[in-house]
Amino acid sequence: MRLKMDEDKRQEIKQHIVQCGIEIVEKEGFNSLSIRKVAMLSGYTAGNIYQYFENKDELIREIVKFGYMKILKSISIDMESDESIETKIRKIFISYINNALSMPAYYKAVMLSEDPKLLEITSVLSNDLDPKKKAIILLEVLLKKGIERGEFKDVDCRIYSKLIWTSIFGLIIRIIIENQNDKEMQSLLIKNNLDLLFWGLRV
Amino acid sequence: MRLKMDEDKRQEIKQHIVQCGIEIVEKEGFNSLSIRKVAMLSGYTAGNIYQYFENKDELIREIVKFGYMKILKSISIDMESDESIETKIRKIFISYINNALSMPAYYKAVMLSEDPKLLEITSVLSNDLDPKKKAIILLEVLLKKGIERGEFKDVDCRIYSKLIWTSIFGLIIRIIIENQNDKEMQSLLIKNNLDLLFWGLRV
Amino acid sequence: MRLKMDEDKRQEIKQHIVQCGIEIVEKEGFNSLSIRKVAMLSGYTAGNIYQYFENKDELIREIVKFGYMKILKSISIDMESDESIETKIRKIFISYINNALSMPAYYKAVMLSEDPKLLEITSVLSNDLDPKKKAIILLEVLLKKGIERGEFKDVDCRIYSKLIWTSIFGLIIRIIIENQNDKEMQSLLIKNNLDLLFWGLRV
Amino acid sequence: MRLKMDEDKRQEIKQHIVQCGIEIVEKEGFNSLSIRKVAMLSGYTAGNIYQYFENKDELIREIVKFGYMKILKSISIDMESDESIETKIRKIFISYINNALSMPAYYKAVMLSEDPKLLEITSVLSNDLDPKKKAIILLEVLLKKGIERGEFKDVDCRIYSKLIWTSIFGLIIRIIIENQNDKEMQSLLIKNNLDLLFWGLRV
DNA sequence: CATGAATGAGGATTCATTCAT
DNA sequence: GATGAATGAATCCTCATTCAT
Repeated sequence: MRLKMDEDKRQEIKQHIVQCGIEIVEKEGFNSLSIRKVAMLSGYTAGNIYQYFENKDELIREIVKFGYMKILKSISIDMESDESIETKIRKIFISYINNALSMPAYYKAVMLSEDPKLLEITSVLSNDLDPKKKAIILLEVLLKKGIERGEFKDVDCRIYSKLIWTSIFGLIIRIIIENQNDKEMQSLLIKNNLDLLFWGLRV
Repeated sequence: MRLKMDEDKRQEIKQHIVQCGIEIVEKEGFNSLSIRKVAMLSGYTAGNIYQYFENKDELIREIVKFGYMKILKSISIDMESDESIETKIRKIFISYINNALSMPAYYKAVMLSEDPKLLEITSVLSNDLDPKKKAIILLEVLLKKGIERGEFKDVDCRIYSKLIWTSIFGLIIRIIIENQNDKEMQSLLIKNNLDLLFWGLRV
Repeated sequence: MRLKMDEDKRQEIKQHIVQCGIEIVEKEGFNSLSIRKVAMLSGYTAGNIYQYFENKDELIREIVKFGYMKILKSISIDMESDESIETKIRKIFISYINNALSMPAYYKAVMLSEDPKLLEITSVLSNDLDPKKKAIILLEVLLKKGIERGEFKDVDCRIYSKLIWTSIFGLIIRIIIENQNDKEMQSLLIKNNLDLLFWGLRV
Repeated sequence: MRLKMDEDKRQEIKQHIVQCGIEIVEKEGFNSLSIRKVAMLSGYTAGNIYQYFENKDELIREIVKFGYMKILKSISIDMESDESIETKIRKIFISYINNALSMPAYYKAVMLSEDPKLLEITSVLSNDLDPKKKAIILLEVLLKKGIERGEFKDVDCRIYSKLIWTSIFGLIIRIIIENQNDKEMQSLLIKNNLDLLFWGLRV
């Protein structure tokens, strides 16, 4: 029982440290994240961080993983509602995009990381159906359902879902990098991008 | 003549240093590029690099600019040929994508850099028509011509050109990051992405 | 208690480092003081110095402050004794001068530094009565008292105290710079300088 | 004849370089003077400076010497005029002080240098009557004349001239270091300092 | 579990100086 | 005479990591 408590506490502290890492990434960018800074902000000592993370790489990985989960949380959809599939997908992406743009430096860091461990989760193009990649899988499923229902043309769902994804991804990243903060322009771009993607899909 | 020779020599050395910088970027990533490493690899002293570049920023800028120019070189098109506009655009993008994928770490570095000087060249979303951004401008012009010719629907060229661009950009970046080296898969994705973009555009 | 010990230890080390700094200043002059040298001499790593001092400026400031305090310690006077004010002032300056000349490189460094933080303490000419400048204030007060008592002429104390100070300061600095080590000559100069200052002051 | 020309040219260039050194000292302070900067400003190469000066030390020495001469140039007096000696001395010092304050960083550098070569010229306290120290000698002579004429009390001229000098020196240095730029205050201090010095001297 | 001292390597940059051309 | 490339050491400072306490 005692041990359990300690383990809980431990996890709590780890999460706190990770949160501080996120804060730094958002404020100063991913490159200037250092163990010392995370330690300082979290109220611990640099040395003590090593009690919780093996090294900087692991800390970074956890920070990034945690952020990804935060973004993905937005993707949940009421499959039972009687909206069209297109509407469902649009809703998913709009909330996904908003989430991403609410933590831009972070989203960039997560989605552009080449850390293999992270890629297991974030990759879109690979064909193995790792259930961790629930986002891309969900999209594929929705496309299939849309085709079955006669809402969409009969496209290759696996390919098409990837391309929808990469297209949206490209737009988000450029908005972040070019620091395009004009909200109206953002909305316009997003709306038109979704239109463009569904244009050729509708029967 | 003598002076000319010397200046040539100087440029040669600068290029050599830049090349070494490129090598490091390709091997270890952009972040771990340091003056010391470039110096070591190029066979010079760290201090001596400053004979050729004012500071690290300038060196980086030159490294990155060099890559960008290499990529852009691919974008030239025979406006007089009697191909359809769609074919012209497809050709441009296919050669652009191939070029980008032939120097992946580079393309990543260039297109994901937030250096303001670089963004002047690489930005896509901003609305000022800087002639340096010849790529995006060319695309817009082609779209307009396609509409005039009755080949495309009457879309907002400014928006549409940006979205075509970001979509392709998103695909390229994900291919690079996920290290998707299956050439067949690459071709399939690229072809389908272009199809998708033109699907809704055709009258 | 444990903590107290640690804090003591820390202070001890800081002082040790400062002492090494002093040694270097005395030997090689203030300008060639570097973190590396201080580290070397004190037996620590350059990086470790930053455990104790935020940066070079802070280290310098502490080195200099330490010396200044040493010099100022000499300035205390028995206001209640029934000596004349002139005698009191003479005694103060004689002990001040002796102190300064016992740590010449130091005195030079302190009194010639243009560091704003230091000037807050060492400045003589400014008119704000910062209590940190206890030396110049004390002199002013003594002059006033001398005038009240009818011992001195009715001069502008604020101006006169500054001039007495700068005059003595000038002598000390020149003795140090010209390395005038003839003790007899020193005494003669000091005595005559004080005479000169009081000559016109007496009623 | 040819050689003579070249030597003249050489001296001209040396002086030009020295002038540039002075400019830097005045602008950025003595500590940040570097061969490179002097070279840059003078339009030559760093390496080429060594054609004219053996090393940095020699360059510095010449820079400082030159400045001292500039300051001393101000000290010339019409011995034949029928002003009082006191007036003559006051005039000398006022022009000396003004000169010094017109090139403060420089005056500081010159008068605080401990370079033995320089001290041969700038020292005030030593008793050997080097004719190079024309300033202090002139003051001594004037004092003597004042005593002979019955204008001054019979003081020890050698000592008294030194003390007048160091007193003025102290005031100038503190005005420079404390950056006391209030011209009115400066005048007040200078006037009072001279008053103070002559107060006890008059019969 | 937590601290903070300590290390050693590495970061960019500047400098005096030398030397072949 | 003059150039500019080259060196090598020095500058301050930051960092990841280790370890005794």
